[in-house]
Amino acid sequence: MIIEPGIVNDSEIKATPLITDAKKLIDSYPLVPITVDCVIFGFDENELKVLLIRSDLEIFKEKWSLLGDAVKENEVLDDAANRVLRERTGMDDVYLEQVKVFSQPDRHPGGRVLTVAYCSLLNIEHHQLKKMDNELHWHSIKHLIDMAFDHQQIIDDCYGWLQKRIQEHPLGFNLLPEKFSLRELQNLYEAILDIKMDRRNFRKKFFAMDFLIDTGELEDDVPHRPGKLYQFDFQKYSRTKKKWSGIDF
Amino acid sequence: MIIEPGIVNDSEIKATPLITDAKKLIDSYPLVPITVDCVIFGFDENELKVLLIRSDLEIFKEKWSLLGDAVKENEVLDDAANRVLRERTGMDDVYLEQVKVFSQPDRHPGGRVLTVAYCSLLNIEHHQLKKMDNELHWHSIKHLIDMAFDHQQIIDDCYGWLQKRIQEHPLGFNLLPEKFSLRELQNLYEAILDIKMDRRNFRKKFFAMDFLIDTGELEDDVPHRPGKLYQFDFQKYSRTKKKWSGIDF
DNA sequence: TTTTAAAGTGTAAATTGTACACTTCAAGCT
DNA sequence: AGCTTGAAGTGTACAATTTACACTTTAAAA
Repeated sequence: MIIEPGIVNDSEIKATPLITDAKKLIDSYPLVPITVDCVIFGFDENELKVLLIRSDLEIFKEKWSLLGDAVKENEVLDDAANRVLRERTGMDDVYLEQVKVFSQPDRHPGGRVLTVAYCSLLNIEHHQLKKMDNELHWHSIKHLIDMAFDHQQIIDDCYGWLQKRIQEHPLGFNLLPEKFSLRELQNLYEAILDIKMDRRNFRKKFFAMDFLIDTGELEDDVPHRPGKLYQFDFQKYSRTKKKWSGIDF
Repeated sequence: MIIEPGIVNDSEIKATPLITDAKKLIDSYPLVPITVDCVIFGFDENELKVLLIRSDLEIFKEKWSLLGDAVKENEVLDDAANRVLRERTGMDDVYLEQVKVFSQPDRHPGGRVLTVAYCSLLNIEHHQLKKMDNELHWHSIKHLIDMAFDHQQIIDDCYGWLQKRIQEHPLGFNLLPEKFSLRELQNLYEAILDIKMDRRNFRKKFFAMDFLIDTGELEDDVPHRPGKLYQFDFQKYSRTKKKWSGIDF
C-alpha cells in the first residue's frame, strides 16, 4: 500500500467523513405512512374465528377488512396494535405479537402504505363487541371471502404463524375461558391445526406437562357426564419452561 | 330497534359514509422514514460471525453498525434488503428472511426511523468484501461491543431467531461451502446453539434424514484422516419435508 | 329405570433419543 | 518404511417418548 505524504494513520485514509447532522440524514429518506392490522383470533362453536369489519372504502364496498389504523407520531408499533384492540373490543392486556410487515406498493388503492400485521388471541366470551362499528363480527377462518386490500394474504400468513406457535408455546389458553375442560382444549387444537387427535394420548400429554390445575369444578350445561374444569398454570409454566434443542426437519 | 321514517334498510342506517378518496385518506396518516438492517451471518473458524461496518455518524464514532439503508420509494422491503446485500457483498440470491420491525421513537438520534430487521445467511468463502467501505468485516457474535443505535438488540433478536430456525429448517447449509464434512456441519450447529453434541448421534440423525448426498470426495488440507464431503439435497428436502405436528412446550 | 353421550382410564409395541469406546485411515514425521 | 498423530467412522444397550387401541363410569334427559 502506498502512503501519501502527510497521511499518518488509517483513520485519515477513510473516504467518507463522518456525518454530524443525523437529523439531516434522516430528512433525505423517503417517507411512508404506516398502519397496523390486527388479526384477532377467537374460538367459538369449535371453530377458529377472526374478527372483521366492513371496509369503509368505497372501492372495497361490501368487502371485509382487518381491524387496523395508522400508527401515530412517535407511537411504538406494539402500542398502536394494542390501541386498535382496545378501541374495537374494549379489552386491554390481550395477547398480541408482531408477525410480519407487508410492503407491496400497490397493496392500498390510495398509494403506498406499509402495514405491520399483529396476531392477537382473545377469549370471545370475555368481551363485548361494539357492533355499531361497521358490522364488526366474527368470521370462521375456513370460509373467508371478499377480503379488502391484501388482507386475505395477511390472514393466511398469520394463521400459519398461529398453527406453528401454538404447538411450541401455550398460546391456546388465551382463546379459552379461564376454566376449561380437556375436551374444549382438544377441540381448540383440532380446529386450529385442522387435524384429529387421539383423545387418550392428548390427555396423557397435557397431564404429563403438569401445567393444568384441577379446579375441582365440573362442566355445566352439558347433556351428559360433565368433564372436570382446569386452569392453565402460567406461573409454573414460566418458571419451568424448557429450553428447546432438537434438530428436526 | 326504532326505524326512522324514510329509512328503509340497514345499509342506510350506517353512521359512517363510505370513503371515496382513498388517496386523501392516506394523506392524513403520519409519515415515517423506513430503513432495512441486515443481520448477515457467516461461519468461519468455527465461529458464528456477523458482518458489520463502522457507523458513519459522528455521534456513534468508533461504534459498529449493521448494514442498512433507507427503503426507496415504492421499493418492497425484501428488495431493499437484497439490494443492501448486493451493494455490500456483491452477492445475489442469498438466503434472506424478514424478522422484526423496531419502532422505538428514540432509536435513531436524528429522529424517528422505523427499521425492519432481516436475517441473511451466507457462505463467507463465496464472497469478496469491499473492504474499503467503512472497515466492513466479520465479527464473532460472542464478543460484540460498542454497537450503534439499537443494533445490539437487533442482533440479539436475530440470533435468537436463528437458533430456533436452524433446528426446524435446514438453513445452516447456507453458511457452509457447497461440499462439507460432517464435522463441519456439527461444528456449525454447536457454534450456533452454543452446546456440545454427541458425534455419533449427530451423524446418525443426519444420515437418518437422508438429505445428505455423498459426493465421493474427501476433505483436503487436513493433517489427519480426511472426512467424506457431502452436499445437502435441497430438492429432495423440498419434496419430502414433513408437516410438523407435535405439541411441545 | 333406561338411554344417551361423552368422561375417564392403561397397556403393549414401535419409534426415537441417549450414553458410551474402539477400530480405521491418511498425513506427517523420523 | 515404519511410527505417531488426530480425527473419521462405526454399533449397541437402555431409556424415554409416541402411537394405537376399547372398555367402564358418570350425569343428565327421557
